[in-house]
Amino acid sequence: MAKKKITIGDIAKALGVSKTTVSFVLNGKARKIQISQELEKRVLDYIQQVGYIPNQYAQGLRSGKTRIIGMLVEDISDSFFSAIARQIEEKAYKMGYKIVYSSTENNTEKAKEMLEVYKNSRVDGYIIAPPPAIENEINELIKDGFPVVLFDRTLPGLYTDNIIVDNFNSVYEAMTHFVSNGFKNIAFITLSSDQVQMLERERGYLQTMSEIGAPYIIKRIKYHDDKLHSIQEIETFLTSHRHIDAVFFATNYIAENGLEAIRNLKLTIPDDLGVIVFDDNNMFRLFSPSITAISQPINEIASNSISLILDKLTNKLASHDQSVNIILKNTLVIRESSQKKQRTK
Amino acid sequence: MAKKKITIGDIAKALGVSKTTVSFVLNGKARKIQISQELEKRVLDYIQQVGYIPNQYAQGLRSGKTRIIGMLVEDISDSFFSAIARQIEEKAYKMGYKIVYSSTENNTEKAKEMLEVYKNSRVDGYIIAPPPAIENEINELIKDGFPVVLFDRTLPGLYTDNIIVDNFNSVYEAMTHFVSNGFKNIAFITLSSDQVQMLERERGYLQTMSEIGAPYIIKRIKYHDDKLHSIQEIETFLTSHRHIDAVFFATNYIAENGLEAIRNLKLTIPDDLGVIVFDDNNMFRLFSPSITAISQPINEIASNSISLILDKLTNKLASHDQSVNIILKNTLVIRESSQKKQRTK
DNA sequence: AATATTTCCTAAATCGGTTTAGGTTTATTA
DNA sequence: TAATAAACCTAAACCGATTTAGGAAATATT
Repeated sequence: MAKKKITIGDIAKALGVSKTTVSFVLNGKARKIQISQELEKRVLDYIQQVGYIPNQYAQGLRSGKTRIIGMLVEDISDSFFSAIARQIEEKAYKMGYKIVYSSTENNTEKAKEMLEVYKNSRVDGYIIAPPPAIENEINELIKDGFPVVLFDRTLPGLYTDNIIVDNFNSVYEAMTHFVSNGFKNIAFITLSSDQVQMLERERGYLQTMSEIGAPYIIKRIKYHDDKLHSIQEIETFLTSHRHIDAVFFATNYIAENGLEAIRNLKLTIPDDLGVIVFDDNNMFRLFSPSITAISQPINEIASNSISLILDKLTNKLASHDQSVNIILKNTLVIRESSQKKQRTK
Repeated sequence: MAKKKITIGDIAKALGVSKTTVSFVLNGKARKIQISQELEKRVLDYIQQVGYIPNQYAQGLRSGKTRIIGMLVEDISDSFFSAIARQIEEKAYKMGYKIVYSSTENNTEKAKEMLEVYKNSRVDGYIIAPPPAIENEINELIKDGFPVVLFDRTLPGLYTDNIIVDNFNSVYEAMTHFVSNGFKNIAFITLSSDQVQMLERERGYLQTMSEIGAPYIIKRIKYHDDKLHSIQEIETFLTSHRHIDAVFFATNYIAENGLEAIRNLKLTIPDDLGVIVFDDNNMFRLFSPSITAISQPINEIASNSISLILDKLTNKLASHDQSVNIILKNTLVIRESSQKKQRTK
C-alpha cells in the first residue's frame, strides 16, 4: 500500500506521451488544447489504475495555489467556534481543501501576525471572525485578490462577504419573551466592546426597554484572563442593583461567569433573577433550572462560509468582484430560567 | 506593506553573490561550508532589512519538508480535544509549524482516509488520538520515518511515543472517594469499546468494587449519532436497576447523556444517585448540584505532544529510533454530586 | 619556488508540476 | 495542386528553493 511517489514524468514515460499531455488531461484542459478523446481516456485510465496523486508542493510552487484555507477564529476551544470549525473542516476536505486555523483571542496584534503567517504560507483563501481594527489588513488581502469570508461579525466599511446572524432581532425576541413572563427590570451584561455584533445585541435590548418604558441597566465588563475577576465584577454589580429581576448575558464568556456569580450570591433562578444567554451550550438544558438561550445556526454559518469561499476559489472570482451578505436567523430556545410562571414544582 | 514576493535570487543579485551562498546562510550552514563571517553578516542583515521569507512550496518541493503537522482527533468540537488543539496550535505556530487537523469520529475508515490525505499533503509529522484498528497505517508511517505521537490512547503492540493519562489510578481514586462517602452500589456506564483507555478506566472500577466486595454493575452503550437513543438506553438501565446508589460515567459523551437521563427520571443528585464523570467540563461547577469530575491535565497533554513532535522533527530522529511513554496524572475535582453527607442545605 | 591545503564561494542540477510557444500531420479550401 | 486551417501533441522554460561538485584565490608546506 505504501506507494512510491509516482510523478507526472513516470506516467508520461509509461504511456509514451509528454508530461504536457498528461498535465493537460489532469487539469481537464484536454478539450481546450485538443487532445483526442482516445488519448485522454488512456491517460485517465492509467492515472486511475496507478492511483497517481500530484505533488501539491510542485503545484503550489508553479501555480501559486495551495488548496489551503486559512481560518481565524476567536478561540478554537470555544464551543461555538469549534463547532463551526468542525463543519468547515469536513466540507473543505471533501472538496480537496485543507484548513489551517488559529485562535486570535480577539487580539488585533495576534490576528495580524497570523495573517502574515498565512500570507507567507500562500493560503488560497481566508475565513475570518475578525477582531477589531483589522480592516486594513483585510483590505490588503482583498486588494491582492484573495477570497475572504467574514463570519460572526462584520467590519464596517469593508466590502467583503459576510455571514452573520440577526443579533438585533433575536435579542429583541428574547427580551420580549422576558417581558411577557413578567420581568421588567432587566439588566444587560455585556463585554465592553464596540464590535458590531455586540452593539447590535445591545440595540435589541435598548429597543425592548424603551418600548416598555423601563430604564436601561447596562453593565459592561472587560474580558479578563482571570475569570475570577470577571465573576466578582458581576457579583458586585448584582449586589448593588437589587431591584433587577432578570439579566441578559450577551456572550457565552459573560454567561459562564455570570452564572457563577449568581450561584455565589445564592440567588434563585428564575424567582430571584430570570436569565437568558446569548449563544447556546450543550449543557444549558441540563442545568437546574435549565437555561434559556439564543441558539445560533452553527450548521448554516459553517456551510455558508465554506461554500462561499469554495465558490470564489473555484470560479476564480476575486473578492472584490461581488460581495454577498448573509444574515441568518437565530433561535430562541426557551427553557426554565426565563419563565417565572410556568415553572414546574 | 504588501511586499512583492522577493526571492532568493533577488537577494543574491542585490548583494552580488550567488543563490547558493544565500541559501547556505539562510540555513545556518554558513559555518559548515566556510562562508566568511563578514559575508554571512551582510546577507543576514540584508534579509532582515527586506523582510525576506522563503517560499514554503519551493522549500517543500525541494526538501520534501512542509512544516505542517497533521493532527487527528476524535472530534474537534469536543471540549477536551479542542482545548488540546488550541494549545498545540499555539506552540506549533511559535516554532514555525502549522497544524492541520481533522476529526475522525473515532471511525477507522475516516481516519485512514485522512491519513492518506495527510500523506499526500506531505505533512512532516503526526499527532494522533487513534481510533481502533489503525495499527497498520500508523506502522506504515513510522516505517516511512515520520514522527508520530499518539495521545489519549495507545494502540497495543505499537512502538510509538505516547502521551496518556493514568486512567486506572484516577478512576480508582474516584471510586474510593465514592465509597468513603457511603456509596456502594455503584454502576459504571461506559462506551462499548475495547480501546485501552476505556478498559483501564473499567479496571479502576473493577478493582474498587472487588476490594469492597460489591457486585459489578456495568452498562455499555454504543455511540449513537442520535443522542436520544443513548439517553433512553441509560434511562432504561437506571429504572431497571433501582438499587444503584451512584454512577460513574466513563466519558463526557456518556456523561452528557447520562445526566440528561437522570434529569428525565427526576432523580436527585446525590441523594438518589451519586455522580462522578470522567473528563471535566467548564460547566460542571455551575450545575446544581455541581458535578464531581476527573479532570485531565490538558495543558500537559498538549505541551508534551507538541514538544515531542518538534523534538523529533528538529533532531531528525526517525520515530523508531526511540520511543517515549508519558503517563500524566489526572485530578479528581470533588464537587457536590459525589458527597452524600457534606451537602450544604 | 613548486606543490598541497585551506578558505571562500558558485554553476548547475534538481524537486514535480504548469504553461507558453510551437511543430507535425491530416483535412479543407482556393 | 498549393496554400490554409484544424487537430493533435510536445520541447523547454519556469516556479523558488536546496545541494552536489568543483573552481579560484589565499595560505601553508616541503
